Amino acid sequence: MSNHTHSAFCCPDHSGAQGAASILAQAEMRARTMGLRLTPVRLRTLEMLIAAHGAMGAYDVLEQLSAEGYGTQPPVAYRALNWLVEHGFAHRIRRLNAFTACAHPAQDHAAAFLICDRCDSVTEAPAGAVTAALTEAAIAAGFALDRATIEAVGRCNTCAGHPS
Amino acid sequence: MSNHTHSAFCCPDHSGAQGAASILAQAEMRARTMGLRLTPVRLRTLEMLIAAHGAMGAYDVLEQLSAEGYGTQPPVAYRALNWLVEHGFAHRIRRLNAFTACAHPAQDHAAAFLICDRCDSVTEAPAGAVTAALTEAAIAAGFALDRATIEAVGRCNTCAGHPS
DNA sequence: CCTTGACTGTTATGATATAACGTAAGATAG
DNA sequence: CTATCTTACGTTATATCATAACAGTCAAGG
Ligand SMILES: [Zn+2]
Ligand SMILES: [Zn+2]
Ligand SMILES: [Zn+2]
Ligand SMILES: [Zn+2]
Repeated sequence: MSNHTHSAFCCPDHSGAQGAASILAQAEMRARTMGLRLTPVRLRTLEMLIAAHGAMGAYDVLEQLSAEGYGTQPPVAYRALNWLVEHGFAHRIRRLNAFTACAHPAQDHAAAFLICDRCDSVTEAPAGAVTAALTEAAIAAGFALDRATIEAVGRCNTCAGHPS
Repeated sequence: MSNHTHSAFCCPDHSGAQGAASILAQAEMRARTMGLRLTPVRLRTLEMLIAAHGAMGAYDVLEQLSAEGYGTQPPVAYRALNWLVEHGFAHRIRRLNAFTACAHPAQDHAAAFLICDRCDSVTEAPAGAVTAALTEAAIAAGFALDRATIEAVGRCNTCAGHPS
């Protein structure tokens, strides 16, 4: 999974050391202010996700963690990843069975994900309006919405116009 | 998966023999007019999904198919299910790793799914407005949207107000 | 007839995810 | 400072979900 390489331009969110550092800084700040324990495994996992561009499968994460001396078994990766997702540092991309760093860990936000079907890049887009519309639809159906998964598939800016 | 039983009121879409028969009729009509081959395995699979209320996992489907004398191996179920999804007779619910019959197979439509986190019921809701908002967000990000997965998690009408 | 393509079935394997349990490190209370 | 409680980490083992690859069937069309 996510064994592709794509242009940095695919991922405005994570582009450049500066973007990555900024995301990481926001995340660490948030962990501190909220009293969340961003332990070494969790931190390394988050760093990996940020560096990855696009999404990483749990077993990709595990492989790296294992190579760095952490645990070698799936629960190690899944625990770190699930914790990051639960606390808003990462998102799960269900279509790809993968995970991606949150691009805006400082703020609470509803996110939609734009998944390129050519290069597998994943972009986090603000989804306030989308969520509002979904809430409407839910209310109309007598459904009390708690949270939602919104994943779009199509062509990213970079891949648009290419064949296949 | 989907080894629960829930009230018929959970599923307005599929409720009663009449709703189910109607969905099936619409589907058969559509298959005929579009020249799609709704073969026995596919038909049985669709009937099962319609009867199931909520979503069925591929292996649930396989078990039933197998019991009815069809193939006994996973590809049998996955092929039927994927075909139904590709041709608009069913939808895949990624959050549940499961499949559900389309409630409106007669028309092309963008759908959102309302998944109850208490009873696992799945309701198909019209998602025109949601998709419009998502398209907006995609355009703003320079992304050419092809299709989307929209899944909401919360409490269905029937389960609302219950504890746990 | 005989090819062609769509469909069904099989075996085998790959990929994703969690249950259950023991140990260690941190926080809290006495 | 220690006993205790809790959280986190690591392991083994297993469950669950999904596909690759190939063989047999059958109907349509030359
Ligand atoms: Zn985010
Ligand atoms: Zn792309
Ligand atoms: Zn539908
Ligand atoms: Zn419910």
